[in-house]
Amino acid sequence: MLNEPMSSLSQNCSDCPIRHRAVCARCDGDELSQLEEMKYYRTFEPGRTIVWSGDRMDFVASVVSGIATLSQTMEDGRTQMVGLMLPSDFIGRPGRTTSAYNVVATTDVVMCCFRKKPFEAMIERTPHIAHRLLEMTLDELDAAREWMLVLGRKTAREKIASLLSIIARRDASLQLRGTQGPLVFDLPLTREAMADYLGLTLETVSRQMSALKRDGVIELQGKRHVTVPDFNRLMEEAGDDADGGLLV
Amino acid sequence: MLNEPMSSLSQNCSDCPIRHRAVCARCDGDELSQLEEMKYYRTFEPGRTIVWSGDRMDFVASVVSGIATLSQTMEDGRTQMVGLMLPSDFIGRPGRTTSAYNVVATTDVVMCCFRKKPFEAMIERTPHIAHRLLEMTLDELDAAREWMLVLGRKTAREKIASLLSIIARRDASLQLRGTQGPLVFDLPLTREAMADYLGLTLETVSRQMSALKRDGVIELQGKRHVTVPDFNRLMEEAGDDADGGLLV
DNA sequence: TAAGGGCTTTGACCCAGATCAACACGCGCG
DNA sequence: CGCGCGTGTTGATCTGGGTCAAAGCCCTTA
Repeated sequence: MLNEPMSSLSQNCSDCPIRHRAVCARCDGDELSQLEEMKYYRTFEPGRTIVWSGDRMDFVASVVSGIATLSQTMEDGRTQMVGLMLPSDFIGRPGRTTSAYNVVATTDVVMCCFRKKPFEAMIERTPHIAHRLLEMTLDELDAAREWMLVLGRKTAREKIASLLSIIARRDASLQLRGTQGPLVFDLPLTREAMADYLGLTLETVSRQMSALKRDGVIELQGKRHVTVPDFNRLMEEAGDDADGGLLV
Repeated sequence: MLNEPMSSLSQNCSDCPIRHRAVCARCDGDELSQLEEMKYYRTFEPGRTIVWSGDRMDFVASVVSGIATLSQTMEDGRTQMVGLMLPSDFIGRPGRTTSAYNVVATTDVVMCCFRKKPFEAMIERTPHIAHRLLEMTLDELDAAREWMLVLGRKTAREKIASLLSIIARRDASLQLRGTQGPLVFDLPLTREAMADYLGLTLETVSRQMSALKRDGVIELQGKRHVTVPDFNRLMEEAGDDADGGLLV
């Protein structure tokens, strides 16, 4: 089942759905065909670990579809999620041979992997790839720092609202809609994964989800399907002012 | 007092104490003299704000000496420190015109500022600067993610021990010593600044410092001067295994 | 020498969120 | 159909760290 070739994956880079946002955003036809030669696709099922922390990584990769998480674990099992990797996000660090994090698929995930050596060589001779990578890394750094505020200073309710607004905003942008009107999306994370992201226990996550539902901030159909009737209300609950975080 | 020219600052780049670790690490003589033309020095006293979040920034900069902090604040005043900027660290983001953070000097700070426009142009034509910047940004991203674990999952005692071990390790590396023998250093942060970094209150910081002292993990001469008799013990208290974090 | 102002410590009490425990809801499977 | 299991909810209780309050310790200034 794993690594099964898929017809939709045998496409070339120029048809790639994430091409304009990924590390290859500014590559021309010649550069894309160089990339074709070092790339291969891999697919993962929900729950499957893509890389273990400390493992040797002989590739770097872009998420094509689905969601993966980065997490760190202490010896006693406490774990903290440190990144949510969405389509077009880049995984792996040029110049480092082992992974510093566990990378886990939370949904079905398709990754476009590049063999590391040739990819690093290509970075050297193609400045705009290094530029794009810098740009993406700076965005991730900003996201990580914003998350530090969430982890260090927000209440449980604010943390939940922050996570929901991140996911809602992403879905809204994929649907090319504005922030007016109700947003509807499926949570790609279990309560436990949400807890690991937010530095909470899964019980607290569950309680706060119920509280937000009771207070009309969100509606739930089943466990995972969420409706946000008023996005600005959700942002207020998150402790951000209503337009915060949109300066991306 | 501010921006007073200092004799030690009129030196050229090749004498710069942070040159081999900074963004210009791989610049040759010609490139350095290009940088000379777009640079100027600024100095700040402890407590002075270097840039306010949201301010226009027409420069990027390297910390030459001293320590600055990056922090974010919520409307109600809760603040979270998101970065500790040490000598050679880079401040500012190419391609963005306003600062996303408050930057504050916690000690006397000397910064080497580069006018933004020419610096960005130089990045474009000098690939290895973009490379170095990418390398440094990736290091900061790793540090931010490690800090997410501290904020999300560690106890107050572990948080304090984590912060002390970071500062101790940095000082040890500046002193070019190993991890054996007692480490001695001065805390560059007030209890309040430590609290803002750790997502705690200053009272809790104070209590845990006292507890670590009572338990012999650290010794205190005055409020700020710290002796760590056994670095591995401190690392254990931080919840890291004894060699963790040294894979930099 | 005293007075004042940062910074820090310590104590008493409280509460948000953790912990422990029971149960509910689907859903695949024998 | 009933069983088991993964996932999620809810309740009862506990506790680490927050909050509020009072002093202590320097250091500067007069």
